[in-house]
Amino acid sequence: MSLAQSILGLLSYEPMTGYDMKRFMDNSLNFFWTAQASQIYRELSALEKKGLIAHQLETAEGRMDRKVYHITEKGREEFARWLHDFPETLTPSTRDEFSTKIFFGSQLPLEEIRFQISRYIREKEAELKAIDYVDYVIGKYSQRIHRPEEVFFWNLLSKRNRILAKSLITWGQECLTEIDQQIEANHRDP
Amino acid sequence: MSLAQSILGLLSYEPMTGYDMKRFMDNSLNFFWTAQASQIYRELSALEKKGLIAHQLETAEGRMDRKVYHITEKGREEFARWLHDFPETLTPSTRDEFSTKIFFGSQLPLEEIRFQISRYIREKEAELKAIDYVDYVIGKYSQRIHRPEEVFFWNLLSKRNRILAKSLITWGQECLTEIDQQIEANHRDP
DNA sequence: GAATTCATGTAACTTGTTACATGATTTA
DNA sequence: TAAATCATGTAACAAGTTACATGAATTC
Repeated sequence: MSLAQSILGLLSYEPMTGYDMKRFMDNSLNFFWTAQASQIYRELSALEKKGLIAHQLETAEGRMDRKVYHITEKGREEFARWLHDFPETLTPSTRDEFSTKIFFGSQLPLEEIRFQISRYIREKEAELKAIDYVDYVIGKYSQRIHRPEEVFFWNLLSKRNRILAKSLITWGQECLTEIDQQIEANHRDP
Repeated sequence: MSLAQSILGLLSYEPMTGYDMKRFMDNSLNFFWTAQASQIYRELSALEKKGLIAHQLETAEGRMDRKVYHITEKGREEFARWLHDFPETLTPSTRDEFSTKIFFGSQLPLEEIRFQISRYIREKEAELKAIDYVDYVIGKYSQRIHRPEEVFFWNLLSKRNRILAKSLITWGQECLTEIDQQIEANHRDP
């Protein structure tokens, strides 16, 4: 129960459509919250039923109808309540298929693992570039349309994503070194 | 669909009960895969129905009956298939309530966020100690009962957890510094 | 003319969480 | 004697994924 809260949070900035939310999440919130479009629409219906949000139909010539959602007073209260209530354990539970496979790596050829870890490094490098781009967009445009307090926290999270990606690249490189040593050792002593 | 695979993986080491699996996951796999006991038992039934695992009832005087599960040939094949098939995107989707709350931090008092981030740092420090302990256990006992190839990969993941925890501590401390500057600035210029 | 973006959603299914229940043995 | 550990599960619910459907407008 937290996609609901993310939606309320986005609507606390400004009214938007489900589609807008999906895009917003995909290139910012995305780093720590993901949702399928279908899930968003379902949640929007649920939130509207509870009276936490409402929508206005926007019809324009030569365009599809858009349901522009906005947050209600009740919604703001609910969001504030949730926001103030931090969980006891701040580390979320993880489900990481990649790491699980590495965990059972002894049942795979070392070369295969080497290959997957180098893929992992490349993925993290791409992530760094994506973070650069988000920062660029925030710095260039959002400063004008968003309040500096918001930008302050977005930057903190941006730093977090950056440090995590960098650390994982370093880790991956260390893994490659160790794996290469292992492969060499296997060659000498089969 | 991956708790099923983690269970098969654990059973590829040795036969065990659902209870054993829960404990094993809680202090190793736990860092990248979590499961409730109830979920494990449900999955065990499902896997048995599919013929991927089977169990033997172990009755002992003065103890409860244990269902000792073991993997079948079919189960081994299924596990190997899954293990070789890495996902295209290696980064799992995240659901991080803490980060989401920081994202909307502009709607909270800075002092509250400061407090939560220091809690976060303490949590990560505790995590580091937990990793130390796992390493100690692996180094002291598991070398004898587990094959060195397995220990090799467990150590790689241990390094990963360690570097992540350390990075997040560093990040948290940087946040505190910036927040303190912000608080001070607000004092000067209210 | 084909692919992509905008925009909405339903249905079926799979996973994950929470609460509850039971009962023996072992340790503090 | 109370709490913790061992050991198993069921039921109800909440959340997430996948596949499918529709259709207009825009860009290549």
